[in-house]
Amino acid sequence: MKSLYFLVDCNNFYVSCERVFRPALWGRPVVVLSNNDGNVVALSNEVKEMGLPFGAPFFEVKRLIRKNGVAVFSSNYTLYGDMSRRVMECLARFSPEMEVYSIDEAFLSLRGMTGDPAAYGREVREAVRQWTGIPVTVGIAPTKTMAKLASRMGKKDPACGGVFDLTDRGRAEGALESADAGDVWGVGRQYRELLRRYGIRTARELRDAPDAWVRRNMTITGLRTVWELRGVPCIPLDEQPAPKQGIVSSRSFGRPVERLNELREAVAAYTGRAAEKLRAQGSAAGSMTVFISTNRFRETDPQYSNGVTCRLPVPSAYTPRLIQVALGLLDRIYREGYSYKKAGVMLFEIMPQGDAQLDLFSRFHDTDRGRRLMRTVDGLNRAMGRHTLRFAAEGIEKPWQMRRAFLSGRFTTHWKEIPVARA
DNA sequence: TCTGGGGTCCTAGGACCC
DNA sequence: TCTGGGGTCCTAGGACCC
Repeated sequence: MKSLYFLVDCNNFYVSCERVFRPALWGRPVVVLSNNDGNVVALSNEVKEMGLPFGAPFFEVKRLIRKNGVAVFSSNYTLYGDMSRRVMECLARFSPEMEVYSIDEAFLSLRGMTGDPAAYGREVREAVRQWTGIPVTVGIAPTKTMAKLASRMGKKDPACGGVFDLTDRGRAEGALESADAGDVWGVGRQYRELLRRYGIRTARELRDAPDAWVRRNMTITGLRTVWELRGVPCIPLDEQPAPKQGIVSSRSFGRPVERLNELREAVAAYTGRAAEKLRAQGSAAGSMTVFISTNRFRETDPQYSNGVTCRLPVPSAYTPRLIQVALGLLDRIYREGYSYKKAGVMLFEIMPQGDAQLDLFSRFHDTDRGRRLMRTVDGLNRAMGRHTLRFAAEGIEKPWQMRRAFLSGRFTTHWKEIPVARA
């Protein structure tokens, strides 16, 4: 059966999520900021046209933004996560084989389909728009890498109506010719420069590069990419992503933190979040790292950053236990006299909860009671909203919490914040 | 004053095993 | 003076993705 992939990519996803609930902003310039209102991480087309770069620190471009009447939002992951779930549910109806690739992208496999792929692509696009309000671009090609390229080209070409089909040989050739090698999925900045030095500038030149050279300079991963550009599928659809091997929870603080007590609250809160992610995939962690750092951008301030790892006596997913260990680690690396800007917790040696090797002499096994307690806590938080139940160690006031000055509502996940329409 | 937060895979080299 | 032939595991570093 001939392979055929759709890559469905939401247009300016975070911006679109905000616009769904503020329809007056369609056609107007909009940006969304990263956590802590740090950088610009999503731009509407109008803003892209102004030449504002992705990732610019907000404080540097604030004036420009204000001058041009750009609407600004803090990132609202509660909203984006839920909107993403709705988009994916809609897409799942169009193919039995789907890979949710990121919060705003999914691959559909339509191998063996009969009929016009582009027409089907338009159906997909229309359904998502109607059911969720989110505009998407559909890239269509025989390999995932080519489908990514197709959707990228589709976004640059308003005339295509959001569906870009590269199944035709001639069109594919033209697309590869016009695309920069750096636009290819799997080619980042370093490889782009390397390719440039060897005179490879376009995606077509990359496709035609000799296998041996690619293998030597870009590893087996690069060779797969090149073959995919030739139309040979090498990157299979990953329908059920493996459980994570590492889980990280870290944040910058809304303001500098100096006191150990406040750091402890933050670390406890991040540990709680990491443990939630751990349990959500049914795992336990065998080791843990805690790290803290000062603000590296304030070069004149005294700098300190440190991290420490320990192995747990027995793998665990029990929040109180993990918090206890994390705070012990924090005490070991904390130094007085610094302004801390960031802290984080990482969990490793992750395994299915039932597989953990027990220790005959340890007092720290996760008991059945403990597991039931965590299930109850997670269940309540799922049903009633995150943070409904939390651990006292996380603190109450949380003065270290991130800045989110332009936060929109939790329109789809919180009863009190459901939008009201007046007719 | 203000600068994000997650992840994955691959390779080379060294330690160690029989 | 002579010094095999496999294999695994771990780590650090480098590349990439959103």
